[in-house]
This record gives sequence, structure tokens and C-alpha cells, in this order.
Amino acid sequence: MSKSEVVELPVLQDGDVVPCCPPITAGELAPADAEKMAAMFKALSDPVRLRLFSKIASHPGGEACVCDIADVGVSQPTVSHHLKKLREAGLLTSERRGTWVYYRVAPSVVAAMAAMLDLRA
Amino acid sequence: MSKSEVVELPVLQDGDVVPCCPPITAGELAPADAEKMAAMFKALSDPVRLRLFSKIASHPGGEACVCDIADVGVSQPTVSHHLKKLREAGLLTSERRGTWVYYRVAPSVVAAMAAMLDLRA
DNA sequence: CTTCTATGTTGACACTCGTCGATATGGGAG
DNA sequence: CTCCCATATCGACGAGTGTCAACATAGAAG
Repeated sequence: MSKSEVVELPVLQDGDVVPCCPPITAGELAPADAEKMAAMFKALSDPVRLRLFSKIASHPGGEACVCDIADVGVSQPTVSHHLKKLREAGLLTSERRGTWVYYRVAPSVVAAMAAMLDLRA
Repeated sequence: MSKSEVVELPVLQDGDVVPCCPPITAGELAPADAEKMAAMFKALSDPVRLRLFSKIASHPGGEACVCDIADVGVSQPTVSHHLKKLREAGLLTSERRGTWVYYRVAPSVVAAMAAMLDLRA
């Protein structure tokens, strides 16, 4: 890992339509933009996190209870740990409703990634 | 990191138009597909690698000599190490021509990522 | 041949990461 | 209140990662 400081947060913020960084093919990436993009890719660089993310993204209603997606072959604390990472990267939002906690994909995440790739969504 | 085996290689292969995995939002990601996608994102999850990648992707002619892109604030061995990682992930190809080594973005990498996001390039 | 330059490899180090069991917290039910 | 269930946090462990200096290799030029 780079020895630079941890990028603490928000890669993306709710309501942003234009995302954090210019397209990756548009020119030399500025160091600060590279940090933000790297943090986003890093959050998606684990198979378990990708499976959790895709389960939420493809769940009817756009949201999923942890209990709906927890079956990914690792322990409950590990699932919680991964969901926290995705939350910290700005990719997911969570909301407690009664006994259960519901996660959904943060708005404009897909659009942000598309912009990085120089595609219009 | 996941304790599963290392995904040794080719996330993408030259000539592939349809990439390794279904769109991330299309449904629950299969474990094997998640491994492949994670390996790709992992390769892009470092700021230095992202800057190298964007320098190559945006370089005139679609290729760049190492000497053109090596100025990213780390030592020469570290640059070489990161380029190797990107090569192993199938994101870059390299070719030696005389004294210099030229890197280019592997074909259909961008299209593959676009497909993951369920966008048509 | 030798020398120089460009790039890759090796080995070591500190740090980060994914994982788990144990424990804590939060809220509904009785 | 107590009990139970869902989720989060803590602490520890082994594995992996980024970095560098030192060295190795490849090719051009003298």
C-alpha cells in the first residue's frame, strides 16, 4: 500500500452528479484525484465486498437487510466489517429500521464510475 | 484480504469483447466472477498504479515508454513493481523495443469495465 | 571486449488487511 | 424488568502489500 495518509472519506457524496474525478483516459491523473479513485476501487477490490455490493445493488427495491445478504461464506463480524468499509468509501448508505439494518447503493455511484471511464450513463 | 487462492491471471484476454463478468447490478455475483472482478479492481486500487495507468491511457499513440511515465514520486524499482502488477492483472501489455519498454492499455479493458457497470461503451 | 543507460528482480522492512471468537449494543417481545 | 435476536465493535493472528537499496539483466554504443 502507499504510505500516504488514509483517505478518510467521501469519495462520493449524495447528490453529486458530477463525480470526484476526471475520466481516467482524459489525461494525466492528478495525485489527489488518484487517491480518491484508488479508495473507491480499493473498496471494491475484495470478492466478499463485491458480492455484498452486487446483492444490494440487485435487490428488489434497491435496498437489502443485512440478513438478506449475509450468506457469503464468512462470519457475521466479517460481513459487518466489509459493509462498514463499503459505507466508509461512500458506496453504501445504511439505515436502521427496528431490529434490522438496511443498506442501499449510494446515489450516483454508478454514474461516478462511468464518468471515470469516460462513458455517459 | 480474502483467504481464497490468488487469482493468478487473466482477468481479460486480448480479443475478448465480452468481458469476464456479468454487470454488477444484474444480480447476485457468482463467487468466481467476484474473484475476477476483485482482482481487476485491486490492480487499480493504488494511487501510483492509477496514475501510471492514466498516463499510459492518455499518452499519444496509446502507448508510453516507462521513461515517459516514471515520474510519479516513487523509486524506479517501485514503478517497475507496479507496472508488473498491472500487467499481471491483464490491464497492460508491454513490449521491448531496443533499449526501451513500451506499455499500452490492454484491448477491451475499458469495455470490460463498462460492461460490469451495465453500460454500453 | 567494456561501458553506459533502461528496466526488472531480490530481499527486507513496516504497515495494512481479512478473518475469527468474544463481547457489546440496540431494540422488540414477553 | 428479562430474554432473545440482529448487528456492530474489539482484540488478536497470519497473510499480503508498498516501499526502498542493492543487485541483475538487456541492449546500444564505443
